[in-house]
Amino acid sequence: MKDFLTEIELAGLISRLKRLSDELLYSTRDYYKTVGLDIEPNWHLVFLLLEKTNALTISEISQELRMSHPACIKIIKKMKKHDYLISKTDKNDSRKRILELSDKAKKRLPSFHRHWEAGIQTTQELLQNSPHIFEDLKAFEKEVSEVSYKERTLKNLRKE
Amino acid sequence: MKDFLTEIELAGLISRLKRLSDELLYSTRDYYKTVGLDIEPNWHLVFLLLEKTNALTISEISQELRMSHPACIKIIKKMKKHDYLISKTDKNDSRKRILELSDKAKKRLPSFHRHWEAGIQTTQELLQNSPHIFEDLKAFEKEVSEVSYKERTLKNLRKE
DNA sequence: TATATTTGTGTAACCAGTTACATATAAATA
DNA sequence: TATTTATATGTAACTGGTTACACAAATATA
Repeated sequence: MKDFLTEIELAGLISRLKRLSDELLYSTRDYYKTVGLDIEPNWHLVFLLLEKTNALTISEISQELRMSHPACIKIIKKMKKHDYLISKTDKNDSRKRILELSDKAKKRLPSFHRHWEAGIQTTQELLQNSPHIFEDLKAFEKEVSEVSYKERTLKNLRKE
Repeated sequence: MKDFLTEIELAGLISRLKRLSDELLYSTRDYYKTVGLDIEPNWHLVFLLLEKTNALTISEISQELRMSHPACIKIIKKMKKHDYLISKTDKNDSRKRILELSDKAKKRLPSFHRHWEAGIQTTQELLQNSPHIFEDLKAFEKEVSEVSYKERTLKNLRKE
């Protein structure tokens, strides 16, 4: 099957990464809708994080997930609106909002986990013929974190 | 360096893919801004496609890039606003908009190509320790295209 | 103690994609 | 030929991320 992004090789790789990750995101959302879960894909990690650590501030979540704090605020706002999170103000530092799982969240998490387990199996299936993806992705992430795409490209431009 | 998404292994892989592709996207935008190019990352593929084929309709672009047509319409609208594209209505089929590169685009493309070449070198650098990424990504894409994430996960849920 | 700096949260405006719906034209069919 | 179906484009409303800016509270420093 012809695919322009694959044809152009190196020039298309980053776009293919985006296309694939988008497709997986929308398919996950579709899945939740079909099985009747009123949660969104990007809530998953916040649930897992709070299950592990009980209480976190917005900044802490932002750091753990390596995501900007406005992105976290948006996610958390929705999760609160759906009564999955409770937020208190820290007694010692009134700037901080301490976030915890609500009773509703705790009650529903076992069900969510069954769906997430099925999703993990799916990921495993999808990667059956991609045996090096974990190492290769890790090396890729490492390179990007050491010197950004922008900095590298500025340097490469000057070399020409 | 600790990373929650890496720690949770299979459960975090898809999110890592998104995080990486987002980071590359924003860094590319930052690059364009820094070097003073008034183009956006997702215009790249449309430029390449039209350089190759001269004239295409919106549906054709949508099919070539495997992207929804509303997404293409948005990109093309902006490119037209910046005078990089000209659109005519097809004489034999008044529904179709035929898109071509403008003179401004043709004049600037050599410059754009120097930046894109530098970007390709960057991609190569970033992948220096990810020797299997092309095959593994291709296999991943193939699996997803054959049976979607959603379908697979529904099946896996029933199995449990 | 008064001032300057850092930190935590929040908002606004933007880019980037999707699905769902609408509409006009072309093509197929009764 | 009249009607149905398919195709091409367009819009609206949504999710999901970013950077840039604002402001209050905490901390460091003069």
